[in-house]
Amino acid sequence: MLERTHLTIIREVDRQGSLTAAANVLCLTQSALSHTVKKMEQQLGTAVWDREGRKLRLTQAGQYLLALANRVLPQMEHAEERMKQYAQGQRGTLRIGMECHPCYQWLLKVVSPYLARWPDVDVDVKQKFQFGGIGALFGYDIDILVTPDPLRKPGLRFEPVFDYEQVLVVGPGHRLAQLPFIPPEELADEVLITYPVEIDRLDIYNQFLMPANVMPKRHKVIETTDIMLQMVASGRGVAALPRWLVEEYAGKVAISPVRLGKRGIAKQIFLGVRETDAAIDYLKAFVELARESDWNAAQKAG
Amino acid sequence: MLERTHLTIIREVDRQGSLTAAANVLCLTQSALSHTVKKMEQQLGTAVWDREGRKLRLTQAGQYLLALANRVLPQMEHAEERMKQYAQGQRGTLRIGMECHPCYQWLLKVVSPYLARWPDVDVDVKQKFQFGGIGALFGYDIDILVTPDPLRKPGLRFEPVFDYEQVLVVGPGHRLAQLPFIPPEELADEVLITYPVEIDRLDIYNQFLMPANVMPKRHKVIETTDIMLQMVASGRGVAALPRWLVEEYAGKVAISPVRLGKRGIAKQIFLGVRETDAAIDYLKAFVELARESDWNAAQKAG
DNA sequence: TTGATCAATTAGTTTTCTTCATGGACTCGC
DNA sequence: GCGAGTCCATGAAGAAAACTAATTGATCAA
Repeated sequence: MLERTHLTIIREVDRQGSLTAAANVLCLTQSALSHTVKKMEQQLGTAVWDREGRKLRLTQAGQYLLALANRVLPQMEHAEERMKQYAQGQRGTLRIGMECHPCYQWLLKVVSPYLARWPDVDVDVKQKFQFGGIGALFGYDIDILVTPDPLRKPGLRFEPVFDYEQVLVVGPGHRLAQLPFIPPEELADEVLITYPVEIDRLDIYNQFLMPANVMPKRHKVIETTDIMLQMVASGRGVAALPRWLVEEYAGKVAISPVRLGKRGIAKQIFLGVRETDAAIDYLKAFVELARESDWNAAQKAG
Repeated sequence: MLERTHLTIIREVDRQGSLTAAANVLCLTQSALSHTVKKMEQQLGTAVWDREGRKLRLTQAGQYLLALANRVLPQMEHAEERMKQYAQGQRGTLRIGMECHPCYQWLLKVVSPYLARWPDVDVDVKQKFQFGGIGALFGYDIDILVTPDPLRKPGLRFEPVFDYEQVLVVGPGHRLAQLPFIPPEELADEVLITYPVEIDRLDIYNQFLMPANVMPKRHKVIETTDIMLQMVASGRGVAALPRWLVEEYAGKVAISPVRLGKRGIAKQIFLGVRETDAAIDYLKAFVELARESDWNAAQKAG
């Protein structure tokens, strides 16, 4: 039988590079590991490692098992965490996945009232996914996905929770600041600052520049919103961000929003959950809170 | 530590309804199970079952573990299968998932040359998915998905392998049989026969009838292609199927194809694989075989 | 060549698992 | 309401497994 221990060993040997090192990490003697490994390979009928000199290299079978370990062990580890939480009377951990940078700013505002209302639920936010947000949902790495790209697929349920307008942010006294809206061509002479994301996932490209066949003069990439806005404020370039986010920062940094195109770029944030989980109370509560939050309502009114 | 055994036990107790019955299935004594269960609950710190009288009912924690078991154990079992296959020098099993009825007919034609060319690979076809085809791909229940609905998502790769035209099938001497093409309104007086699938996944509805706001006189649902075509041949109704499929049956059953709308309904079949797997030789070979098969080429030429 | 490092092996010990035997608790039918 | 039949829990003892210590042989780098 393929046991959890076996997968743990395979993963740890891969991480550490040697049996001995793995044994130390796993709090076992090298001998114990060697025995277990031998027995495992006997039972499976296949070698898991090729012994080349004293180096170990995974066989094809071993690689398969490593992949299995990397997707199954995290689930078991998370299950153990949950059991501990159950034991303490806690409800669980809400694992939220984020697929868009500005979503993060929005999320912060929803999370704090949620934490207050659900003291026995922890919140964990993840932003990197091997197989994308959808994959993370299907793979039980997260419980809720915050994304601008929903997906009608069996097994998943997406719900819009927040509407906003994507606008151009410009510095003080910028030549575009006074316009009622900006036509795409105007950006041909500008330096565009964006988050480090593939171009075809940036709305300003695929909904604004690309259709008009315009490219900005230069394209800079910056990780954090704060730095990005300071760059904009200091006249180093322009950026595209949600209007509410710009308005929020407008007090602290000298920036102003301008509509992109005559009609503006309308966006929505969606929450996605697994259908199986849709009934879980603390999960449902999060979606509802997100949808009905006062802040959100005020946003729509304003 | 949460072990594989524990998950197996939880799953089996759930299946059998009692510890004793589960013990028999698992080739253990009732006592052994009872001990293991007790220890497990001690280690986890939570009860997994509520004891109501002598009945067991899963606690919330237990339900969580059962869900975990149901998604993790199949993967481990499949891994063991693969190890056996590796041991025998076999390559592996290609698990193909099907999301559309006529895809199945197409698949049959690709599978047989594939089996001949890859004697050390088994093929397994699945058609029911708890979380849809995409979920099955992400969840490692299948390795290849055959579908008319591709999906650009990180972690997955879709490739078109086959173009065809969806046509209306009518019986001999049917009033519509001689038309060069059929306008949607003509179907208002017809009985439409389809596979048992949600309406919004039927092309004839969402690409043909719905846009014209037409509904058929009646809608019958039939599982199998053969029976469906016999119904059509005997004048009980009309159906929408791939042209190549109709032409293939035309020798055996008295039916004929008619174009749907002036331009016809163009369809494609896609193969989807996990990006991680895209390099696996026998998997890649299947995609290539599917794409380049003589039959497919002949189809395009004709 | 030498010292260091790593995996494999043997033998002995410790821990874990399983069974057997038994008792209490619940259910069903009479 | 009483007994037969089930079902789960438990304690003790034996069987099986996993682990350790010590050692060996191989490989690698200086």
